[in-house]
Amino acid sequence: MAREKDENKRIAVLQSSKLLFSSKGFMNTSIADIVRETGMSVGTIYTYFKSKDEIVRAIVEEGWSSLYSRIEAAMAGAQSVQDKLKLLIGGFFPELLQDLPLIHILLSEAIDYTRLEEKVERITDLVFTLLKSDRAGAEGWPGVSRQMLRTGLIVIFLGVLNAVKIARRSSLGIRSEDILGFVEFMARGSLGVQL
Amino acid sequence: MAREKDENKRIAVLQSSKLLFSSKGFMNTSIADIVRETGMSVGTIYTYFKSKDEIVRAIVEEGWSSLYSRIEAAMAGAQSVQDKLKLLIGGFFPELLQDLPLIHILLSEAIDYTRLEEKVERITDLVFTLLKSDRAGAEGWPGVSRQMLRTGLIVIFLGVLNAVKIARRSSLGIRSEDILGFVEFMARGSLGVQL
Amino acid sequence: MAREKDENKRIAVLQSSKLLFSSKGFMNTSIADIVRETGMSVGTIYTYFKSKDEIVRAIVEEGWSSLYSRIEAAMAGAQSVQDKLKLLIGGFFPELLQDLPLIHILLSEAIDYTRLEEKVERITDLVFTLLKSDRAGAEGWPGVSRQMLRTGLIVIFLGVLNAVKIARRSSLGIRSEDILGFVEFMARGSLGVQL
Amino acid sequence: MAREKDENKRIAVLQSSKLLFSSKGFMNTSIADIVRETGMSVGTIYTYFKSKDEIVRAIVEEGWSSLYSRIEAAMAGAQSVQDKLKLLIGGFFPELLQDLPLIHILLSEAIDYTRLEEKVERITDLVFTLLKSDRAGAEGWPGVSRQMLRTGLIVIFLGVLNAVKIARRSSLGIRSEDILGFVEFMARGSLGVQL
DNA sequence: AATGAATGAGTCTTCATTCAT
DNA sequence: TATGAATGAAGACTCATTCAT
Repeated sequence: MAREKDENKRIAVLQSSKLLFSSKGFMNTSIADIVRETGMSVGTIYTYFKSKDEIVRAIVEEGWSSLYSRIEAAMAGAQSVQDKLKLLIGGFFPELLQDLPLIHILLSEAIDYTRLEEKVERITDLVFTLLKSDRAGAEGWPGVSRQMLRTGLIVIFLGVLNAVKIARRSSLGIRSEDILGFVEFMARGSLGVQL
Repeated sequence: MAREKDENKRIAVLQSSKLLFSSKGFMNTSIADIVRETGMSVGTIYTYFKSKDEIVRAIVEEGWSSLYSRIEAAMAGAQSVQDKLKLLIGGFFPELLQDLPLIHILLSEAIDYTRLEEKVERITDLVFTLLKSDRAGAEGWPGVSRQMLRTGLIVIFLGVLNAVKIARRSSLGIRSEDILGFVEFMARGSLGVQL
Repeated sequence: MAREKDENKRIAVLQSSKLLFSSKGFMNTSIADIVRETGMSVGTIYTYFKSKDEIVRAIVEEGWSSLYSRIEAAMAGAQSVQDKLKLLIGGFFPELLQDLPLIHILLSEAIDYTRLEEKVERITDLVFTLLKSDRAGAEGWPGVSRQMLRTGLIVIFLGVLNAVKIARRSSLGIRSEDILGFVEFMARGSLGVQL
Repeated sequence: MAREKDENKRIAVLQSSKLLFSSKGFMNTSIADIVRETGMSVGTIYTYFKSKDEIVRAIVEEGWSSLYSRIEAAMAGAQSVQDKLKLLIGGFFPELLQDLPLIHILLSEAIDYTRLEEKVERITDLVFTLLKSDRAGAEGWPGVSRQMLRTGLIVIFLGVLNAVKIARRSSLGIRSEDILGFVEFMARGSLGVQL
């Protein structure tokens, strides 16, 4: 009856659903599955969420913004652009990569409720801005237009997510360290950014 | 004799389904949709395909292998490793990127019938092998293990596909040229490969 | 709390289905028929039964065991073997013969869900045992092996069921009294058992 | 094109269908099954039979009447009523029991096309008539009305068929010899007929 | 607020039959 | 006559959502 109790239920639904959606897929997860997993009744689930769609949306939106606001807070304390970039690569990314279920859902077919584009734009914009100010006043990178760089960041970001997603299925061992290592290698070699 | 099985019909089913699957998703496309789109009867669809799954599988497998065998043929005629790499980046990739519906399906939740991992492994293996022989006898790339390189190629490949997939939805203009341009920029800057 | 699962509905489904199955046959009865007959919705039927098979199984199993346990209870109170036999012939049989729909289903093609063999074996075993103890220590019946007697009981039992089943269709009037009368006549004449 | 060739095809369809119907049941056998089994085309099957129903009907009708006319011919040559009865029990019955597939179909759910009642009536009438003339002018059997006797014969006949049908499924060994042996035992003991 | 039975549109698939070749 | 592709009604079952209790 108290608000706290309610909030706990909401979170429980979110957690169970997240796991289910990420492992079986959104469409292959039924409300009945969530009921089974949470131990709640159908009705209860519908008092916390208007629909199944609503649940994915909440998982993604809340998962993402929690991650995002944490990194923003951390970056606010950073002095140099370099430090900020380091925080991103060393903080945000690894944390995101940790959250496999979120990644799965983000890339899933339920993309309509997921608005991946928005997230991609926001995060790559951030990196883009940082990179630009790192080279403020300077020449940028020869042969690379702004648009191309921006696009490149999107490629890398999505590539990382997708590689992590696929890692489990692939027989070739894809490891997070290698993924991040490669990103750093690229950043250094191509953009001259030391992370 | 009776009417012969009509290859054109098979292809029509494949084409309609491809468009439907790629725009609405595999699970959100019903056989009824395909019936409507092709103008055929349910029964006819089932004389050409054993099941709905079978249809995606055919779309992906045939789409991919046609692409792949074309590039193999082209590469067979190439002399140097450099040329082969160029063919890949300048031939296979752009062609693949053209086939948006295929990319959508490849990355979709119907991944079980799609075996994306296999395709990723095969194509990145190819690139990996080429890169290695480009540096045959030499030192490779300092600070980059083989595994990391391999993983990196996967990241790039998947990133490219996903960026293309998202392009339509994103308001920021993602263009194929930029994507490829960036890949080349990376290849040059980080791997020292001129494409 | 929500509405409770309503035993009456379960029974209503069972009753309607029993009639439908027995008159049109199991395979020729569709869930839609049951829906029409019960006035319930498809979904409701499926909240009470997992599948169509489940429905026949329940009809047969519950119908049979109710019959069987009633006769067992009655026979428990009987003193002599003679009395027990009389109860069987005069109690169980007539009651079973009353339940035409059950007989129809029991003999129907849905035999896989029906396990008629089991029922036949059980009931004929019972009779067999009674007959044996009726003649305990004595010579049995000359020229009739145990196996033959057992088989004979099966023949009679199945014959009775089938005759009842066919009665409705046959223009020659087959009446239950005659069927039972004949069985008694046989029992007396061939086995020397007075019923 | 010659008539002979056609008749062979007709028979082939009948034979294959008989086996299929008897083992899988009428409803569970598809025209496609028959096509597979006969090696003919759907169209061809439909030039010999107007419908699936038609096929069962032909199987039953032709199977039965061939059996029946053979026994009639044999009985025509018999002198005494006794001999005729012996021919029935020793000739017709065993032959019928041999034809398991026919029995299965006769008792199957496709009973609508099968007209089992007719066959039952005809054969039991025959036996009834013979029994009557065996006792012509005499007292018949005390305590057994004509109707009851007639009904009894039906019971026995159907019981025999059904027992044979069930034999395969039952774990208790039901053997044809025992079935026939029991019938003779009954005939002797209850009706005083020596077979 | 919590419950879970009720609902019925929608899913994929099968199959007897027809008919163009 | 033979063939088998074409047809589409019908089948069993699922599941997000509602609503009586």
